[in-house]
Amino acid sequence: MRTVTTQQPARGSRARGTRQAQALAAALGSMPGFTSAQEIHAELRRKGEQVGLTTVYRHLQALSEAGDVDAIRDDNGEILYRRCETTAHHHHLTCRSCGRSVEVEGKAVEQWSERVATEAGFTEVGHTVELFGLCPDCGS
Amino acid sequence: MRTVTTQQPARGSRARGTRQAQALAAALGSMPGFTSAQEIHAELRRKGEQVGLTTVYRHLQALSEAGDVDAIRDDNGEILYRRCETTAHHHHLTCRSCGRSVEVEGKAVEQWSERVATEAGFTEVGHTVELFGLCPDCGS
DNA sequence: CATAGAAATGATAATGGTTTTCATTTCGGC
DNA sequence: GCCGAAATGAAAACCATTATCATTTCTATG
Repeated sequence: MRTVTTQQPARGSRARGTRQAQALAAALGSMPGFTSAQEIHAELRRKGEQVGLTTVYRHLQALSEAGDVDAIRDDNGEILYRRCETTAHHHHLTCRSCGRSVEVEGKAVEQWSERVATEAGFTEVGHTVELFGLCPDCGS
Repeated sequence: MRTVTTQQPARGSRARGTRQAQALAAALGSMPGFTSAQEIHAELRRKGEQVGLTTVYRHLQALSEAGDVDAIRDDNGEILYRRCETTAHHHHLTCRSCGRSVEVEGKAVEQWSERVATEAGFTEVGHTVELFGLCPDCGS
Protein backbone atom coordinates (compact mmCIF):
# COMPACT_ATOMS: atom_id res chain seq x y z
CA MET A 1 0.00 0.00 0.00
CA ARG A 2 1.15 3.49 -0.78
CA THR A 3 2.32 5.84 1.86
CA VAL A 4 -0.22 8.27 3.18
CA THR A 5 1.13 11.62 2.12
CA THR A 6 -1.01 14.14 3.92
CA GLN A 7 -3.21 13.72 6.91
CA GLN A 8 -6.34 15.75 7.06
CA PRO A 9 -7.36 18.00 9.97
CA ALA A 10 -9.74 16.71 12.59
CA ARG A 11 -7.75 17.25 15.70
CA GLY A 12 -9.36 16.93 19.06
CA SER A 13 -12.42 15.06 20.18
CA ARG A 14 -13.47 12.66 17.54
CA ALA A 15 -17.21 12.36 17.56
CA ARG A 16 -18.12 15.98 17.32
CA GLY A 17 -14.90 17.18 15.77
CA THR A 18 -15.12 14.95 12.78
CA ARG A 19 -14.75 16.70 9.46
CA GLN A 20 -18.03 15.21 8.30
CA ALA A 21 -19.88 16.14 11.43
CA GLN A 22 -18.71 19.72 11.19
CA ALA A 23 -19.63 20.00 7.56
CA LEU A 24 -23.05 18.60 8.31
CA ALA A 25 -23.60 20.99 11.16
CA ALA A 26 -22.57 23.89 8.97
CA ALA A 27 -24.89 22.84 6.20
CA LEU A 28 -27.74 22.43 8.62
CA GLY A 29 -27.15 25.88 9.96
CA SER A 30 -27.16 27.41 6.51
CA MET A 31 -30.59 26.05 5.67
CA PRO A 32 -33.43 28.37 6.58
CA GLY A 33 -36.18 25.78 6.77
CA PHE A 34 -36.72 22.08 6.91
CA THR A 35 -34.68 20.02 4.53
CA SER A 36 -34.42 16.35 3.76
CA ALA A 37 -31.37 14.21 4.34
CA GLN A 38 -31.00 13.86 0.60
CA GLU A 39 -31.01 17.59 0.08
CA ILE A 40 -28.45 18.12 2.77
CA HIS A 41 -26.25 15.49 1.21
CA ALA A 42 -26.58 17.16 -2.17
CA GLU A 43 -25.76 20.52 -0.65
CA LEU A 44 -22.62 19.14 0.92
CA ARG A 45 -21.40 17.74 -2.35
CA ARG A 46 -22.17 21.04 -4.00
CA LYS A 47 -19.92 22.73 -1.49
CA GLY A 48 -17.22 20.24 -2.27
CA GLU A 49 -17.48 18.52 1.07
CA GLN A 50 -17.14 14.82 0.72
CA VAL A 51 -19.58 13.14 3.03
CA GLY A 52 -21.31 9.86 2.43
CA LEU A 53 -25.06 9.66 2.37
CA THR A 54 -24.99 7.03 5.08
CA THR A 55 -23.10 9.34 7.36
CA VAL A 56 -25.57 12.11 6.76
CA TYR A 57 -28.42 9.85 7.77
CA ARG A 58 -26.58 8.57 10.80
CA HIS A 59 -25.77 11.99 12.13
CA LEU A 60 -29.21 13.36 11.51
CA GLN A 61 -30.71 10.45 13.33
CA ALA A 62 -28.35 10.88 16.26
CA LEU A 63 -28.93 14.61 16.39
CA SER A 64 -32.64 14.07 16.27
CA GLU A 65 -32.59 11.61 19.13
CA ALA A 66 -30.44 13.95 21.11
CA GLY A 67 -32.97 16.68 20.55
CA ASP A 68 -30.53 18.90 18.72
CA VAL A 69 -32.59 18.96 15.56
CA ASP A 70 -36.28 18.75 14.87
CA ALA A 71 -37.61 16.07 12.59
CA ILE A 72 -40.98 16.01 10.95
CA ARG A 73 -42.50 14.10 8.10
CA ASP A 74 -43.86 15.79 5.03
CA ASP A 75 -46.86 14.54 3.10
CA ASN A 76 -44.74 12.17 1.06
CA GLY A 77 -43.36 10.49 4.13
CA GLU A 78 -39.92 12.00 3.82
CA ILE A 79 -38.26 13.11 7.00
CA LEU A 80 -37.32 16.76 7.13
CA TYR A 81 -34.77 18.12 9.56
CA ARG A 82 -34.06 21.49 11.01
CA ARG A 83 -31.68 22.74 13.61
CA CYS A 84 -33.40 23.54 16.85
CA GLU A 85 -33.22 27.05 18.13
CA THR A 86 -34.67 26.35 21.48
CA THR A 87 -34.45 23.23 23.55
CA ALA A 88 -37.90 23.76 24.94
CA HIS A 89 -40.82 21.96 23.48
CA HIS A 90 -42.24 23.77 20.49
CA HIS A 91 -43.96 23.39 17.15
CA HIS A 92 -43.43 24.70 13.66
CA LEU A 93 -45.18 26.87 11.19
CA THR A 94 -43.67 25.93 7.87
CA CYS A 95 -44.07 27.51 4.45
CA ARG A 96 -45.44 25.09 1.91
CA SER A 97 -43.67 26.94 -0.85
CA CYS A 98 -40.17 27.83 0.31
CA GLY A 99 -39.79 25.63 3.36
CA ARG A 100 -38.93 28.46 5.66
CA SER A 101 -40.21 27.81 9.13
CA VAL A 102 -40.94 29.56 12.35
CA GLU A 103 -40.89 27.99 15.74
CA VAL A 104 -43.99 28.67 17.71
CA GLU A 105 -44.93 28.03 21.24
CA GLY A 106 -47.95 25.94 21.93
CA LYS A 107 -49.05 26.40 25.48
CA ALA A 108 -52.63 26.39 24.33
CA VAL A 109 -52.12 23.14 22.50
CA GLU A 110 -50.39 21.46 25.40
CA GLN A 111 -53.23 22.33 27.70
CA TRP A 112 -55.84 21.30 25.18
CA SER A 113 -54.22 17.94 24.55
CA GLU A 114 -53.90 17.30 28.26
CA ARG A 115 -57.51 18.09 28.83
CA VAL A 116 -58.83 16.06 25.93
CA ALA A 117 -56.71 13.09 26.87
CA THR A 118 -57.74 13.17 30.47
CA GLU A 119 -61.38 13.34 29.53
CA ALA A 120 -60.96 10.22 27.43
CA GLY A 121 -59.06 8.43 30.16
CA PHE A 122 -55.80 8.34 28.27
CA THR A 123 -52.45 8.64 29.95
CA GLU A 124 -48.90 9.41 28.90
CA VAL A 125 -50.08 11.62 26.14
CA GLY A 126 -47.84 12.93 23.46
CA HIS A 127 -48.75 14.92 20.42
CA THR A 128 -47.75 15.81 16.94
CA VAL A 129 -48.61 19.29 15.81
CA GLU A 130 -47.37 20.92 12.66
CA LEU A 131 -48.70 23.97 10.90
CA PHE A 132 -48.33 24.63 7.20
CA GLY A 133 -49.14 27.72 5.19
CA LEU A 134 -47.74 30.36 2.92
CA CYS A 135 -45.24 32.77 4.36
CA PRO A 136 -45.47 36.52 3.76
CA ASP A 137 -43.04 36.32 0.85
CA CYS A 138 -44.68 33.43 -0.93
CA GLY A 139 -48.22 34.31 -0.03
CA SER A 140 -48.83 36.64 -2.98
CA MET B 1 -64.90 2.10 -39.98
CA ARG B 2 -67.90 1.89 -37.80
CA THR B 3 -69.17 4.85 -35.94
CA VAL B 4 -67.79 5.09 -32.50
CA THR B 5 -70.74 4.45 -30.35
CA THR B 6 -70.38 6.70 -27.41
CA GLN B 7 -70.67 4.93 -24.15
CA GLN B 8 -72.33 6.54 -21.22
CA PRO B 9 -69.82 7.03 -18.46
CA ALA B 10 -70.81 4.15 -16.29
CA ARG B 11 -71.92 5.20 -12.88
CA GLY B 12 -69.91 4.55 -9.79
CA SER B 13 -72.53 2.10 -8.69
CA ARG B 14 -70.19 -0.60 -9.75
CA ALA B 15 -67.11 0.61 -8.00
CA ARG B 16 -68.89 0.60 -4.71
CA GLY B 17 -70.72 -2.65 -5.30
CA THR B 18 -67.67 -4.61 -6.23
CA ARG B 19 -66.98 -7.70 -4.20
CA GLN B 20 -63.55 -6.41 -3.35
CA ALA B 21 -64.81 -3.00 -2.35
CA GLN B 22 -67.39 -4.51 -0.07
CA ALA B 23 -64.90 -6.83 1.55
CA LEU B 24 -62.57 -3.92 2.09
CA ALA B 25 -65.29 -1.81 3.62
CA ALA B 26 -66.27 -4.64 5.92
CA ALA B 27 -62.69 -5.18 7.02
CA LEU B 28 -62.24 -1.49 7.65
CA GLY B 29 -65.34 -1.42 9.76
CA SER B 30 -64.20 -4.35 11.85
CA MET B 31 -60.97 -2.67 12.83
CA PRO B 32 -61.25 -0.62 16.00
CA GLY B 33 -58.28 1.64 15.40
CA PHE B 34 -55.93 2.73 12.70
CA THR B 35 -54.53 0.01 10.51
CA SER B 36 -52.11 -0.08 7.64
CA ALA B 37 -52.96 -1.12 4.10
CA GLN B 38 -50.79 -4.17 4.54
CA GLU B 39 -52.60 -5.23 7.67
CA ILE B 40 -55.95 -4.82 6.02
CA HIS B 41 -54.79 -6.89 3.11
CA ALA B 42 -53.56 -9.59 5.45
CA GLU B 43 -56.84 -9.53 7.32
CA LEU B 44 -58.77 -9.99 4.11
CA ARG B 45 -56.74 -13.00 3.14
CA ARG B 46 -57.21 -14.38 6.60
CA LYS B 47 -60.94 -14.12 6.11
CA GLY B 48 -60.62 -15.94 2.84
CA GLU B 49 -61.47 -12.90 0.79
CA GLN B 50 -59.33 -12.72 -2.27
CA VAL B 51 -58.34 -9.14 -2.87
CA GLY B 52 -55.13 -7.95 -4.42
CA LEU B 53 -52.82 -5.69 -2.51
CA THR B 54 -52.93 -3.19 -5.32
CA THR B 55 -56.68 -2.97 -5.07
CA VAL B 56 -56.51 -2.42 -1.34
CA TYR B 57 -54.17 0.49 -1.85
CA ARG B 58 -56.27 1.91 -4.63
CA HIS B 59 -59.46 1.85 -2.66
CA LEU B 60 -57.92 3.24 0.47
CA GLN B 61 -56.45 6.07 -1.51
CA ALA B 62 -59.77 6.80 -3.14
CA LEU B 63 -61.64 6.61 0.13
CA SER B 64 -59.11 8.87 1.73
CA GLU B 65 -59.41 11.49 -0.98
CA ALA B 66 -63.15 11.30 -0.77
CA GLY B 67 -62.92 11.93 2.94
CA ASP B 68 -64.54 8.64 3.83
CA VAL B 69 -61.55 7.45 5.80
CA ASP B 70 -58.90 9.21 7.82
CA ALA B 71 -55.28 8.73 6.99
CA ILE B 72 -52.35 9.51 9.22
CA ARG B 73 -48.71 8.56 9.25
CA ASP B 74 -47.15 6.70 12.11
CA ASP B 75 -43.60 7.20 13.25
CA ASN B 76 -42.29 4.76 10.69
CA GLY B 77 -43.84 6.64 7.83
CA GLU B 78 -46.50 4.07 7.19
CA ILE B 79 -49.94 5.34 6.36
CA LEU B 80 -52.66 4.21 8.72
CA TYR B 81 -56.33 4.30 7.80
CA ARG B 82 -59.50 4.40 9.77
CA ARG B 83 -63.10 4.75 8.83
CA CYS B 84 -64.44 8.20 9.52
CA GLU B 85 -67.30 8.57 11.89
CA THR B 86 -67.95 12.18 11.26
CA THR B 87 -67.41 14.18 8.14
CA ALA B 88 -66.52 17.29 10.06
CA HIS B 89 -62.94 18.24 10.62
CA HIS B 90 -61.49 16.45 13.60
CA HIS B 91 -58.39 14.94 15.11
CA HIS B 92 -57.49 11.68 16.77
CA LEU B 93 -56.39 10.43 20.10
CA THR B 94 -54.82 7.06 19.39
CA CYS B 95 -53.61 4.39 21.75
CA ARG B 96 -49.96 3.60 21.26
CA SER B 97 -50.49 0.08 22.45
CA CYS B 98 -53.68 -1.26 20.93
CA GLY B 99 -54.32 1.25 18.16
CA ARG B 100 -57.80 2.07 19.34
CA SER B 101 -58.63 5.67 18.62
CA VAL B 102 -61.06 8.34 19.57
CA GLU B 103 -62.09 11.23 17.42
CA VAL B 104 -61.81 14.53 19.16
CA GLU B 105 -62.89 17.98 18.26
CA GLY B 106 -60.30 20.67 18.10
CA LYS B 107 -61.93 24.04 18.19
CA ALA B 108 -59.23 25.29 20.48
CA VAL B 109 -56.55 24.09 18.10
CA GLU B 110 -58.18 25.62 15.07
CA GLN B 111 -58.35 28.98 16.76
CA TRP B 112 -54.84 28.72 18.08
CA SER B 113 -53.41 27.82 14.68
CA GLU B 114 -55.27 30.66 13.04
CA ARG B 115 -53.99 33.16 15.55
CA VAL B 116 -50.40 31.97 15.46
CA ALA B 117 -50.36 31.94 11.69
CA THR B 118 -51.83 35.39 11.39
CA GLU B 119 -49.31 36.78 13.81
CA ALA B 120 -46.51 35.38 11.68
CA GLY B 121 -48.06 36.72 8.49
CA PHE B 122 -48.81 33.29 7.08
CA THR B 123 -51.86 32.58 4.99
CA GLU B 124 -53.78 29.52 3.87
CA VAL B 125 -52.89 27.69 6.99
CA GLY B 126 -53.47 24.01 7.46
CA HIS B 127 -52.44 21.82 10.32
CA THR B 128 -51.59 18.32 11.36
CA VAL B 129 -52.53 17.36 14.86
CA GLU B 130 -52.43 13.87 16.26
CA LEU B 131 -52.48 12.79 19.85
CA PHE B 132 -50.99 9.56 21.14
CA GLY B 133 -51.23 7.96 24.53
CA LEU B 134 -52.33 4.91 26.45
CA CYS B 135 -56.01 4.15 26.56
CA PRO B 136 -57.77 3.22 29.80
CA ASP B 137 -57.41 -0.49 29.05
CA CYS B 138 -53.73 -0.43 28.17
CA GLY B 139 -52.71 2.33 30.54
CA SER B 140 -52.80 0.41 33.77
C1' DC C 1 -77.90 -13.57 -26.90
C1' DA C 2 -73.76 -11.47 -28.60
C1' DT C 3 -70.64 -8.00 -28.24
C1' DA C 4 -67.93 -3.98 -27.67
C1' DG C 5 -66.00 -0.86 -24.67
C1' DA C 6 -65.45 0.83 -20.05
C1' DA C 7 -63.96 0.18 -15.57
C1' DA C 8 -61.79 -2.69 -12.18
C1' DT C 9 -58.61 -5.95 -10.85
C1' DG C 10 -54.14 -7.92 -9.61
C1' DA C 11 -49.56 -10.14 -10.54
C1' DT C 12 -45.40 -8.14 -11.28
C1' DA C 13 -41.95 -4.70 -11.79
C1' DA C 14 -40.31 -0.35 -10.58
C1' DT C 15 -39.54 3.59 -7.19
C1' DG C 16 -37.20 5.77 -3.72
C1' DG C 17 -36.24 7.06 0.87
C1' DT C 18 -34.14 4.88 4.64
C1' DT C 19 -31.33 1.14 7.00
C1' DT C 20 -27.96 -2.58 7.17
C1' DT C 21 -23.91 -4.69 6.18
C1' DC C 22 -19.29 -4.90 6.32
C1' DA C 23 -14.76 -3.77 4.87
C1' DT C 24 -11.87 0.13 5.37
C1' DT C 25 -10.12 4.33 7.41
C1' DT C 26 -9.21 7.43 11.21
C1' DC C 27 -7.38 8.63 15.55
C1' DG C 28 -6.35 8.40 20.58
C1' DG C 29 -3.48 6.17 23.62
C1' DC C 30 0.20 3.22 24.90
C1' DG D 1 4.94 2.15 15.53
C1' DC D 2 0.91 -0.58 16.82
C1' DC D 3 -3.85 -1.84 18.82
C1' DG D 4 -8.54 -1.27 19.24
C1' DA D 5 -12.58 1.47 19.30
C1' DA D 6 -15.17 4.64 16.77
C1' DA D 7 -16.46 6.52 12.38
C1' DT D 8 -17.07 6.26 7.66
C1' DG D 9 -19.23 5.08 3.23
C1' DA D 10 -20.13 2.18 -0.99
C1' DA D 11 -23.13 -1.08 -1.98
C1' DA D 12 -26.86 -4.09 -0.95
C1' DA D 13 -31.03 -4.93 1.51
C1' DC D 14 -35.62 -3.25 3.05
C1' DC D 15 -40.16 -2.27 2.41
C1' DA D 16 -44.22 0.49 1.86
C1' DT D 17 -46.15 2.51 -1.94
C1' DT D 18 -46.92 3.24 -7.08
C1' DA D 19 -46.87 2.32 -11.88
C1' DT D 20 -47.48 -1.05 -15.65
C1' DC D 21 -50.22 -3.68 -18.32
C1' DA D 22 -52.58 -7.86 -19.47
C1' DT D 23 -56.79 -9.92 -18.00
C1' DT D 24 -61.33 -10.14 -16.09
C1' DT D 25 -65.86 -8.23 -14.99
C1' DC D 26 -69.72 -5.59 -15.80
C1' DT D 27 -73.26 -2.74 -18.42
C1' DA D 28 -75.48 -0.95 -22.08
C1' DT D 29 -76.87 -1.76 -26.47
C1' DG D 30 -78.02 -3.71 -31.14
